[in-house]
Amino acid sequence: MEKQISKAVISRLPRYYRYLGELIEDGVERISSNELSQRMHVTASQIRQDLNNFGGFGQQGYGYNVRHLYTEIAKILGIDRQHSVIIIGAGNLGQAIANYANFEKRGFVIKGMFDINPRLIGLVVRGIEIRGIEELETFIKENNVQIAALTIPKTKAPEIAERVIRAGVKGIWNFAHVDLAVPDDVVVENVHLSESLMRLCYRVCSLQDRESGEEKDS
Amino acid sequence: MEKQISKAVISRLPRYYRYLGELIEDGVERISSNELSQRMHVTASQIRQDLNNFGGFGQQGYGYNVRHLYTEIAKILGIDRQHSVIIIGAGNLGQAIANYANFEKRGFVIKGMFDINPRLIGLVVRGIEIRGIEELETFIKENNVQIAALTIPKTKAPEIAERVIRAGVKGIWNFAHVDLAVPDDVVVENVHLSESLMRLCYRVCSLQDRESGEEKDS
DNA sequence: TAGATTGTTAATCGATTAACAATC
DNA sequence: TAGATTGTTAATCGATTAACAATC
Repeated sequence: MEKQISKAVISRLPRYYRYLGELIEDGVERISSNELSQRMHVTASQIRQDLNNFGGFGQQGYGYNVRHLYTEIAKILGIDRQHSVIIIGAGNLGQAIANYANFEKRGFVIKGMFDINPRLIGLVVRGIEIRGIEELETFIKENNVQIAALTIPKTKAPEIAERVIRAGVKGIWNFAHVDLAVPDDVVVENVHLSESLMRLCYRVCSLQDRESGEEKDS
Repeated sequence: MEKQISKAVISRLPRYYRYLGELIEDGVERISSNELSQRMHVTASQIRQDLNNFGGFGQQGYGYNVRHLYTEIAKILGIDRQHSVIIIGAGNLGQAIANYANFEKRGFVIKGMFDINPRLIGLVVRGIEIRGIEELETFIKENNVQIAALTIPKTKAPEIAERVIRAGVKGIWNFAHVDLAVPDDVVVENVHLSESLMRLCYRVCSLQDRESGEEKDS
């Protein structure tokens, strides 16, 4: 009966991981929550609270060993293991993901790409062949694929999601602008770019409104 | 002295907007917070609270007029106006964004693309010419560019961010895996894909751990 | 008018921050 | 040992949910 870790904590872990990776590159061996908090612009309290959800990685009077904390967070996130990934939709976005080398470093192995466009099928991107969508189920089973990135139009996404789930995929990285309904033993992580751009737009606009408002006031 | 709208509320608005757009397509004229809450899997209370941050868009006993609410949210988000956007980095990710037609529908006009790769310069993507990075400042000023998408490596991002900000850009859509430091009158919206994938990984892994744990228990 | 549903206040819940005893 | 810094409890803050009077 482990206590449930809050979503807010999880979403901060990759950022800690990134900063720790940079510290390792800089040759830093140990760091206190206070020093890290200043670099990351968060409170030291939050860092300690977050990390203590998973156990005591630090040492009183010393701080945290950077390299140790780095590997521990990797374990927590599950990126110490290998994960088989496929990309469905071999357009620009799919190819952008395929080309992103760092994913492999984090244990994500892109096993295959799929598309319905006959002109793309057979092409090889970064050593990965683009296959026809009809091979999907067989490929997932044969390669024990756990994660599928969906870089396809929203009209196609629900049907494809159902197919990959039935074939055994447990995680869907969804770039389509639609909310997918999935069973309890499957997770969806959405990347809704248009929503992200709208949020940016709101903040840009409210900033400008505020400034022009202040001018009027003075 | 307007009350500050919380970030959580803002981040939900684009999703409301998406659902309302779909309701319009389906020809739905009015909707109650209760009905919408069921479709969106949120509480009706939250919908009403969120919307009331911006004013009373509904009517007791009736609900909300879908089309009216849709246009009101567009106004709040600022997507009723036009915004000039440039994309810096014309690789797959930059091209994926340039090719995404829906952005234009929301008032985002992609004015230009930039890259340092001489083989890309001069190419035309979706009617947009790829220019050399040396034209950046002049182009931003001449076209009154407000938003810049950074689809470039993290090593280049801070320097480019500084340049676009100095030239007058007010919003940065940052796809580089680095945190940008910007002045108070500039906003950054981060899209850190690798962090998103790690979050997915965590959830896939913890799901599997839980299941194998349960097996042991029984 | 009666029924429906909002707008809004109050209650609850969860997340963040502060504080400090424990301990390296 | 003294100083530093964690791990953890308590206090605060903010966000979500529940409830209901107002009103269409």
